[in-house]
Amino acid sequence: MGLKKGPWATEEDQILTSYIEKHGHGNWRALPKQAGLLRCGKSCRLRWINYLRPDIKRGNFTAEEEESIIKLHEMLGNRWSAIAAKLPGRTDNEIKNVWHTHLKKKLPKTEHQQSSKAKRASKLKIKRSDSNSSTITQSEPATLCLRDTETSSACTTTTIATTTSSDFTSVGDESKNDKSEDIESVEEETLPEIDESFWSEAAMDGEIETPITLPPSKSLTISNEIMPLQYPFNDDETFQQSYGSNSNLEDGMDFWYDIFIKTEDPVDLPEF
DNA sequence: AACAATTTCAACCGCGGTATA
DNA sequence: TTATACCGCGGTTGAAATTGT
Repeated sequence: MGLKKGPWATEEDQILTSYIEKHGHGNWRALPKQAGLLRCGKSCRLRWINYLRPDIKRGNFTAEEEESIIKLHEMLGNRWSAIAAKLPGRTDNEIKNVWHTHLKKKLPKTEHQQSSKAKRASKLKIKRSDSNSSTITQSEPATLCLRDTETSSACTTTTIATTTSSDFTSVGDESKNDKSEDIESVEEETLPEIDESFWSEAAMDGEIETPITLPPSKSLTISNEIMPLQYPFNDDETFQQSYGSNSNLEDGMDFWYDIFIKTEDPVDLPEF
């Protein structure tokens, strides 16, 4: 109520800077009142972080910085704060703007689309065709269907023909180390080289399924503990199960996996 | 020179996660 | 255990600047 919005005046900048230099910014919400600013704490924080703090680097991005952003975006997706952490003096907001206004245009279309692979790969689904089993043994052929959970469009499909473990291991909320290995195996080893057709509209609409094969050394387990998360089931003809997991990988990278398994042969599901 | 269209980027908004009572 | 406050992040907005006609 009665708080100022919009661009900051030089006078406001001076008040904020001098207050933080003297007292720090322990509590952003209380800061504007104590400093005598008619701004909300959120606005003060943003102004300080994105413009006023002394370690901000000014000026255009260098070619090296731009190259770093492109590479980091390829790895991390739109995780601007994580990208900014690798570029001293640059803010997430600034990097986000540079990406949308300059860098995105520089990339060839296919490269740009593939740069969102990290985002797509972070959301997978396993679909299974029957409704009676939670344990899929190595003898049972199953299909791993990777889907973009935001658009519900199929990305790719893999037939799980061989595995060395008796169960498939999925991504549960427990056992982060095991989970990380599985996630990495899916991302780095099971995703095939992607050609143009992968990103075609037909593929996105689920009309094209690209078979890929899991390495024999990798396994997938469906944990009973996360079964309750699978309700409610979808109403469509194919029985679907969704497995969610938030996993901390290296450097605090977070991934969500929603996985569907579609089996070719009926398998037993436990009671929920 | 005047106007329209486009681009840029600082700031806002809403959401989710975490801390604290 | 629950409610509330706060913080930080990513998406979006819109005014200002730039470019095109």
